[in-house]
Amino acid sequence: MATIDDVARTAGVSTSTVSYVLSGKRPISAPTRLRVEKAIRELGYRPHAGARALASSRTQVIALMAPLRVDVDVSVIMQFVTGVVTAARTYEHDVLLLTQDDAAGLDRVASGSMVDALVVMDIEDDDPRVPLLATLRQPTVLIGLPHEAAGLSCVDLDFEGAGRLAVRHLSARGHRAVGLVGSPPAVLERHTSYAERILRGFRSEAQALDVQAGHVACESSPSGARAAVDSLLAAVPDVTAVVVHNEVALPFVVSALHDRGLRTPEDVSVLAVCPPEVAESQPVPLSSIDLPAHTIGAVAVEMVMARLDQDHPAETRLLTPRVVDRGSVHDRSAVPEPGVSP
Amino acid sequence: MATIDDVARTAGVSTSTVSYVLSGKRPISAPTRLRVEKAIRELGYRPHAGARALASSRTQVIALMAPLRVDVDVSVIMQFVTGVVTAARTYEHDVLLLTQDDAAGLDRVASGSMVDALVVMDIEDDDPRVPLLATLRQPTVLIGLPHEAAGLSCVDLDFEGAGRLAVRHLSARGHRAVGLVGSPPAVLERHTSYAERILRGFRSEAQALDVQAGHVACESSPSGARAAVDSLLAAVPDVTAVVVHNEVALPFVVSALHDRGLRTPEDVSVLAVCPPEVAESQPVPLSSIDLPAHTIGAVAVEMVMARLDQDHPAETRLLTPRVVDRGSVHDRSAVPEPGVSP
DNA sequence: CTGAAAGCGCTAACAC
DNA sequence: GTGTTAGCGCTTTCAG
Repeated sequence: MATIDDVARTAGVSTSTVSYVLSGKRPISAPTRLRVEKAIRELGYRPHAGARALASSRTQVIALMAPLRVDVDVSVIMQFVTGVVTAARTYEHDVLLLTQDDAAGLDRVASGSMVDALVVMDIEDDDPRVPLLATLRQPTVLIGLPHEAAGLSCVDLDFEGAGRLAVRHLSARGHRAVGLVGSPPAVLERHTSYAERILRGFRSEAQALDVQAGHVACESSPSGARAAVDSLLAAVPDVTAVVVHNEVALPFVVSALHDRGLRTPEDVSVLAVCPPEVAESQPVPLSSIDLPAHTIGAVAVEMVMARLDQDHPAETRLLTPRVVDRGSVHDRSAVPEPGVSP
Repeated sequence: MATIDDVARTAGVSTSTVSYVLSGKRPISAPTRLRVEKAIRELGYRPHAGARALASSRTQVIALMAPLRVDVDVSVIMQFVTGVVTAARTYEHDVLLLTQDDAAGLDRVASGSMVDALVVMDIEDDDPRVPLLATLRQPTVLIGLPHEAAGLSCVDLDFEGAGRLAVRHLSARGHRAVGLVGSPPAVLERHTSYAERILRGFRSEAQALDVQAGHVACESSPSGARAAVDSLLAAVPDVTAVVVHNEVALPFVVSALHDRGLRTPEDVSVLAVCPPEVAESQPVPLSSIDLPAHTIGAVAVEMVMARLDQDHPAETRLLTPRVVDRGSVHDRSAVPEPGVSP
């Protein structure tokens, strides 16, 4: 492998000159720049990442911890991941992927100076990784919202707002009894923040608008979906709309409703909370509150880069939810009294 | 951050001694080892990855290129990815994730000495990345089977064997007319090797066993699945079993069959080719030829590490396919003549 | 069993 | 606008 000295020699300049044409950190005359670039091309020169990291304290790598928990839809995780990777490349960074959910991995890559910054997914309300992250010298952004962010940046969809928006959207279309089919019990038990936040928003807005609201957890499986539907129908017999925040169970919830003789959207409306791709690719496309996973990943990178390059202060960014109509929410407001469907 | 010299100083030894207790590359007396370890603990010392890479030419990182192509089921990709990441940790390595499918990314991380080795997924028959990879000084293993491996290691499920096994399995159970619902046209068009290999095995075994065989490509969508089922039924009206090698379309193929009045498995048997998790989590579990994606990822890492540590020669490993019965293949061999179902 | 010291390849003062 | 050079923090001969 050619080194920077080889390049300098064949270009007839000093090593620093080569370094500076590479970094652009000082002006170089056109002729020398050209000679250097030619030498680089001829020798197929690539700076040695380790040497560069050692000298500059910059690795051009960020860590991404993407725990592949059961019950969390992998396609959603993948969206976050690609969002992060794509955005990172934009900032000349690569991504080191950690899939095991432990503080040790974060500590290893950060303390060992393998990365310039960290992005951590699937944050729980009281997440054991947060205190560690707060001690690192590299900036971190959390995807999710812990109870105590300890000075770290956070980014996520505003799930509480999404819960409210869902109820408001349905209420405005004449629905007076709505259900939320949510995350699996395991997700709730570990107090993953989004599950609790959407529920809070859902309930508070239902109360405010005097809408009857039921919530059921839902295992991410066909049988789990059937059970959830049954228990929701038992709890809220008059339910006319159901919000589903569970990508894996989503298709099964819809088919479970059908199996019980409830058509979508004539008998019961369905509003999903999921990435647009998921809502579109259902057997019948579903209206949804989009979870812009790819975007969130990209924003996480932007935030972390802003902290690195301009030591921008920490902040929390909650993306505003919006409803995308794909026809699975029925407008009942034309029907004055809940009556017999045609 | 504490450096190795800090550790040496507080332990009262030389830097090389610290280095050697860390690497274990030469014997250290118990007392000094203990003193050094204590110092390391007290200072919270972590070797600087860049410095180590510079001095040792080892980064303890491997690159994984996992192109997230449309039409390829993300959950399967994720299985490969976690297989690779988990196995890599076993060898004290981390994983740098590349998601964009280009030779440039591979060249960047390899020529820049960011990684010790590379694992490349989703190899096409005539893959443009292969010639580049062959020139790198880092060992590479391909997940998939290109036409010309150029001296690189390869690992994959034996898809040709899987195609044969599928036909043999169905034939042994009395099926004389079988279909293969395969990858999307786009996958076939880019000559992704597994799609062609399974088809070759499927056809050759059908011919050998005198079984009528039809093949249709299948877009990864509900409508694509319906279209594929229709065209298969048109081509092979008497079909009694269908092999599905398309994780995304799988549930829709099954429901399309049902919509056409064909029950599983009484009227038409279904044999999937997919990871066990996918086959199990269908609305009704499906018998399958397991695609051990996690294992393949892990084997890829083992192979690449063997080349690194023991410069083991390149080789190609094809994992033997096997059928896992989950009840979706009907045994017709008891029925002497194809007759009316009860 | 342990130490001294020469790099590894690059960046960034500091000179001119 | 360009060159010289002192590190960055580690590994690994070479000595003892």
